[in-house]
Amino acid sequence: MTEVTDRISRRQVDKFAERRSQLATSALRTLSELGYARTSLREIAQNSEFSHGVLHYYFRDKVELITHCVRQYKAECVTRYDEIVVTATTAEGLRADFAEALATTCREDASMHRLWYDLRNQALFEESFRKDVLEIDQTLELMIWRVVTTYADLAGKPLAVTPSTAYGLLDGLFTQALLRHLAGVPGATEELSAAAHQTLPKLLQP
Amino acid sequence: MTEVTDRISRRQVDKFAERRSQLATSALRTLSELGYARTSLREIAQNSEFSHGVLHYYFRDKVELITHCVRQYKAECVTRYDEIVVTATTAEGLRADFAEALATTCREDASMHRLWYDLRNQALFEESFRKDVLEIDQTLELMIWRVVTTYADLAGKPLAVTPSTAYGLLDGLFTQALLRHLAGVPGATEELSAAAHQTLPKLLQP
DNA sequence: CGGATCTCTGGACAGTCGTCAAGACTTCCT
DNA sequence: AGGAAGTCTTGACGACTGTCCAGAGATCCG
Repeated sequence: MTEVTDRISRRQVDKFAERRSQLATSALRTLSELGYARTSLREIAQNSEFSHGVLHYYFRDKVELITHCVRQYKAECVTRYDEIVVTATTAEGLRADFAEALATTCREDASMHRLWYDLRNQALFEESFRKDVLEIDQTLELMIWRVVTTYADLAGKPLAVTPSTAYGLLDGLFTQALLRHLAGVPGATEELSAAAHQTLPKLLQP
Repeated sequence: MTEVTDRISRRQVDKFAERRSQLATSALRTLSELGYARTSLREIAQNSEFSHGVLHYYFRDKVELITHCVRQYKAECVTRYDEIVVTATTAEGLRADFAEALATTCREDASMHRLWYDLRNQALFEESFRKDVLEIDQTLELMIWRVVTTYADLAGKPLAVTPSTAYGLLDGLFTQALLRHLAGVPGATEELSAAAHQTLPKLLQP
């Protein structure tokens, strides 16, 4: 008896979660295209296969929807450069691969990243976003830290910066390149690659 | 005849420009408090001593108002660290002063800076903001470059990074510290000071 | 003073927004 | 089959948005 209802309710819960995720994906697509300020629930619904009312069936309000989107987005980011870390055999190889991967991400995932920066900025104003944003930021910092520590190990030199400094520095390069790339400045992503390539060794002790 | 009308019209033009500036100041205060997404013209007017209709007497539309605000904001930024550059006599002194000034700015001008990052982010989505944002960004890059080149001169070593890399790196540290500071993370600005202090020498050739 | 020009107010407008609820449709179990 | 539960659509609501405009008030001139 309880087994059956459990199975049912679990299936329903799964379906519920699945649809939430599906709607969040539509929302992320819309948000990355329009930005937080110009994205409405009706617009999100129009970019999905449902009507606008359904959003309030799966999400309490707009904040919960956006929050769910942010959490879902996070899952994509975490492992972005892990393969590079795992397959790296030399410091020089890792350095080149990472620099190139940054540039590629900036080129091909520009819309998603401008959304991340947009939401991170909303957290500067709206308190309700801060917890999730800081959590993602921490995850990204750890992701960069995995790259940097592996690089240091392979180079056989100790690191000269803290995790947050390493992340802040590289994130600054990325932000700048993203702006220029989206503004149509030629060579923006190549310069990002070069700058990252140039910066990595500076994080090590001389 | 023409002299008189010229004088009059010039005075009117000055008065016109003065009121524009006054309204832009109110707008900047409101924007820095609420962020771009939540700032309306009525809210701006309410934070000034005029009614909402007057905004369309002095500005064609919302975009022109915001653009004017951004330009006006720029004037404040340009010379922010110039005094430090001028009065510096040793590399170590400049390094300490600049690191401390960054932290102070982050602490005391947090609202204005989150607005800058907000508007810079809007430029990632809205093409009409890009020209002004890129122009300001260039100005900030030059400001940082003045600091960094002076530091290199005083240290007697050549620089190892491009202007845009130097700006990107330091701006990244600042952005990160701003988020943590506004989120109430204790010691965020102190860590910014330490990180900048630690980073400056890495911009020089070994 | 009186008329012209500049400045400002306050209301109206057409849209859009987030939210909600009534009801139709679907799915599932007994 | 039939009812219960879950899912989705549609239309409505009040509030808010940017924009415009008629007209009041202020200022300046001859």
